[in-house]
Amino acid sequence: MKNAAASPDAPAESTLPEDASRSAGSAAIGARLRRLSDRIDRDATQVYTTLGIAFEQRWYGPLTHIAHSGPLSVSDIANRLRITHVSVSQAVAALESHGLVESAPDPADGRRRLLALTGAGRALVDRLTPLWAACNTAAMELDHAAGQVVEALDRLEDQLDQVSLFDRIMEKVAPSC
Amino acid sequence: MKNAAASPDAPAESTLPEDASRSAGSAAIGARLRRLSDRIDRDATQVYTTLGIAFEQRWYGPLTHIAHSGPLSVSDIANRLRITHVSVSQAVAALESHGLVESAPDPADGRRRLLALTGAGRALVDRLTPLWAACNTAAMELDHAAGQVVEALDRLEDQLDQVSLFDRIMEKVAPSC
DNA sequence: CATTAATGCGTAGGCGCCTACAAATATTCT
DNA sequence: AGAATATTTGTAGGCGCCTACGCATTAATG
Repeated sequence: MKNAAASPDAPAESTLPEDASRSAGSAAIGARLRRLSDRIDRDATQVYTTLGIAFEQRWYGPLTHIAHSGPLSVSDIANRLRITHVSVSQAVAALESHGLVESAPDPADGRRRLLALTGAGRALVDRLTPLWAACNTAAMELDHAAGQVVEALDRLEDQLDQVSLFDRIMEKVAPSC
Repeated sequence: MKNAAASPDAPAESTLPEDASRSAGSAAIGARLRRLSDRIDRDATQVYTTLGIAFEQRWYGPLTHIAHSGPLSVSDIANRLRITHVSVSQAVAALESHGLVESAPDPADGRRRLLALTGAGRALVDRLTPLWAACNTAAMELDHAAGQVVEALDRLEDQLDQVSLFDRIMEKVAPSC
């Protein structure tokens, strides 16, 4: 799977200021986070395709929230997941077109669309719940084996909430430019 | 910047099996890594736009490698960065169209294109080198403040190289399906 | 050598997320 | 009430990466 993972292919041709794929540079750290997230998303997707289940990774957040927290609007879900309403809107459109979710205008607020599971949606959630549990267990064991990566991500997020990377960089670059 | 970061908006309506934006679930961990990488990429991009420099984040890897390791082919760079040749090809096409890089067919192998900096490319690299240093310093200080996140990512990557997340999940799900 | 395989590269299109913008409905303020 | 403002949702298009595929060139076979 994937392009490399553990290819025995050491660069080491010249004295680069960094190891390219493994360094703490700001460009590199972003790229590493992205690679890792792609890798995880891809493996999760592969689980569904291997089991022959028509399910997309990005449906998980909206679908589980609708399943657990009754009718929700697009922006409700977006706030809970901390992603934009646009992403939710698109995921929900897919869920609706697959007959897993249906919507009705909120009687109390004509702008809102209240989303709820259909019978098929409920059935799919029930069917996938044990699989999701397996995924979560595997992920938590992986996290433990890797030494609490998630906690490290929490700390990183907290740090960035306090002072953004932009501010951190501009502080250092201000004198020279 | 961004959609949320630290919005005072606690879900907590029902007993969800997870905190949605902060959990170790496999779907969630992928999403969190992605959010974080987006956030970092975005801040880095904003640095360039704020300073009025025409530079895109994805150029960094190819450009610095070409700058430091003489003429390289597309796949050389891809191997070093551990991304696909397609990404490199696209980035390099942009670099060429901006006059920062030029290519010549490899005399020893007609399939390969050897990429080198133009004068403008060299000038840009020289101009951006102190900025990149600032970025790297900021990133390393951030990493330190957050308690060695990069080391945690290293460990995560190592664990995944040993046993993929796919295998970890399928192990757990095999009995029930 | 003449095939067959392998390699290097590029194009098309997808993924999950994003910003920018526009339309509809609610709310707030004279 | 009427106008200005805020909120909810959707569409268009971008970002950085990816897979699938086709084409050209080189290397490995019988």
